[in-house]
Amino acid sequence: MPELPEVETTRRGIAPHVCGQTIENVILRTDKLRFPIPANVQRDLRGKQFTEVARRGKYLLLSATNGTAIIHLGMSGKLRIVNSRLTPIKHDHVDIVFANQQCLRFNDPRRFGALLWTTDDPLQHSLLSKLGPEPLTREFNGHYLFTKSRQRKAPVKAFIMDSHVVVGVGNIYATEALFKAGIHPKRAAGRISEARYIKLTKAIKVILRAAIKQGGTTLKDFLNSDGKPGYFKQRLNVYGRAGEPCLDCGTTLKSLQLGQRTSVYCPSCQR
DNA sequence: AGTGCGGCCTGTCCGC
DNA sequence: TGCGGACAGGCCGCAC
Repeated sequence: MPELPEVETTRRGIAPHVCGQTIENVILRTDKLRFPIPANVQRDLRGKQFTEVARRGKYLLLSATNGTAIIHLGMSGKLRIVNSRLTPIKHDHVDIVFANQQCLRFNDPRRFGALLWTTDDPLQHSLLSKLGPEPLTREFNGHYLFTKSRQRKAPVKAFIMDSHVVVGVGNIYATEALFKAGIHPKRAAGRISEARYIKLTKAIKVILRAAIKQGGTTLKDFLNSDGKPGYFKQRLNVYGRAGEPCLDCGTTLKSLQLGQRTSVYCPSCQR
């Protein structure tokens, strides 16, 4: 489940291998991802080079001279650098083949991912233009969340998972950050003090940074073909631990449903 | 405008 | 052992 740290790890992993390589071909084995893959990606990318791999939220932006490929990994998407002659396995939907015979291979079993193509400024694309700030910038701070949340009745967990509020905070990190900040996931966003939002934004940053650092240790895996991600093994305090004791106080962790999301929390530490 | 939910998918796990 | 069903999850798009 790629969250922001995995997307950032992917970005760092693929960038050196795709930038400056001439694109020989684009192979689409299916176009049925979250959105249909536009057919003109093939024609437009052939013969071009990517100059940069950037990230906005969980979107990867692969810029060529004539446009930008926008990739989202969805739930189960993976990008790997493999030799283009390596036989594709199940759910290898797209290859971007380079002249040096390496290729960027997109595998996505659940097909919640996306590959789009725009010739305009990608940040103006309708999927990206209304996104909230990046969580690891100074712009994202307690004051921002406090101001933004006034009058909001939605649970704070839904609020911080809303990409129009802040990008890149998925279920795992929202769950962990709320635990670290001692805030109950169901508390109305508009009824949380600025002091607590300061604590929460700090928790989000600490957790995301730690996860990115962990991802960074296994970038070499991007050249392997065995599909083992290997990163992202940091200790989770609450996520997936419902029914087990809180590591801080020993109280049995509970879980509740918010929207379609499972939230695990400590009923004693989180208020 | 804010809120909440349906739907897209398939692999994994559980119970019968 | 085989099978059905529940579940997981990001996020768009719609309805209220």
